[in-house]
Amino acid sequence: MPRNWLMKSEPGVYSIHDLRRDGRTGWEGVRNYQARNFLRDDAKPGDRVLFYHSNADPPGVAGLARIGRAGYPDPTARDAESEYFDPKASDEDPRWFTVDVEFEEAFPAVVPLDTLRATPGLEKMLVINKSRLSVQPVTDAEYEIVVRLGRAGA
DNA sequence: GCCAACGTTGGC
DNA sequence: GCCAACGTTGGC
Repeated sequence: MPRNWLMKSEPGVYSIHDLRRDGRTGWEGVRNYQARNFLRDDAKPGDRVLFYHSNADPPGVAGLARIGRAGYPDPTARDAESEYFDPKASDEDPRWFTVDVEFEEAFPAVVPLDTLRATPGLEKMLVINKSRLSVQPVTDAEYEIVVRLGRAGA
């Protein structure tokens, strides 16, 4: 049974439209342990992803993606040229993990965070309460509600 | 640009 | 292991 995730990106850095162009991307640069654990241990190919635009106007869910490759060591952690370089990462202990994400669809309009907050059934979404977690699980019911809102252009 | 929330680091 | 200082996230 595929899981559902909400994954955040700043659209100025990497947006749903960049993912549509690229088709697939490595979700690099996650440097939070809780989010790292989800990527390393739980995200599997075929899992469904709500692509969330953070630090945006408005912030909200911009489209859909899926996990294309399960967790593997994040190469940027070992790359001294990368802004995500971590001197504590090593071959023996990669410390940080990434997944590959594939484009699914872009909504006609972003479903704003305000709308998520105001929609019955989404009260417990982590994005509303634990807003700083950049990779977070989403229930099937929540996922379906958000997809309906997104396809309706809400 | 501000700042609240919160995660991480490091001294003890 | 505690906790103060510090850094980052992300909404506004």
